[in-house]
Amino acid sequence: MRIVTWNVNSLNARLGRVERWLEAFEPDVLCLQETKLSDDAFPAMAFQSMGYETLHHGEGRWNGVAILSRVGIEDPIGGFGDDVEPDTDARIAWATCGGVRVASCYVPNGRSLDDDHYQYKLRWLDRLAADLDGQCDPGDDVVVCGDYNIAPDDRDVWNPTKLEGQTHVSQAERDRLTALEQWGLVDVFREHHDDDGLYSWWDYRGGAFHKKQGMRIDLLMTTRSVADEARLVVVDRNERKGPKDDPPSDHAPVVLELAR
DNA sequence: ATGGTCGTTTGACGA
Repeated sequence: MRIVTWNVNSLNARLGRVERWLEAFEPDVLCLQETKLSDDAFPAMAFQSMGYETLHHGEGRWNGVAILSRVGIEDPIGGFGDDVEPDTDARIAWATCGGVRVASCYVPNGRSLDDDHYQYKLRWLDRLAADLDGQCDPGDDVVVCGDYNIAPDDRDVWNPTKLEGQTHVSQAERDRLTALEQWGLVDVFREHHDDDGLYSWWDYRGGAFHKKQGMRIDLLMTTRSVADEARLVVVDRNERKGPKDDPPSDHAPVVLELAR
């Protein structure tokens, strides 16, 4: 079973690439972030014809998350599953796919540490932890994946010194990630790779990809039972390449293959 | 060299 997370930075702009990628890699579950579509505009038929059921939660111009599954979609939720007032942004969707409770998350960017958006990011992560605890047990098969906009440690950024005092690497954000780990989630990519320099996102500007200047901010956080079944966890960095007339997302897909 | 590019859009703004 293959479960994948990919921030596509507009599904309209990326649909051809996503379809070709699905053909080539045949994931069972594909979690998308930043579709930038309303639910009406989501191309459900295109994916259905390839054998995928879909769940999309979007608002239009910004954000938007989706789950594509060829192993079923049960108990779908667009947004948080708690009964608190709806989030202002479309940043999370839940579904059970082939017995695994899956969340596709687009964590707020934060912009800068003195920005209100950073406080929203921290609150959002607290709400994610509470929502997870409300729906799931650490003994369940759970994958909370997506664009976390957090680099878990200094191995996950190309220049830790340069990024000091910025969002994505601050202690408060990393503490939120630690809280998820204390609940029972595992950064499954890190269980399989110790090296630094293994990124999932590279800025479009300044040739960052070719200079190997990126961050690992797209994470598959799984419960122990799922992590123990992991055969392979890889970033498909080839997908970050491409010509100007068929441009890549600034994020690459992160693939988890389970022995089931 | 202190910017640099995309995608939303047609003027900035977000990442």
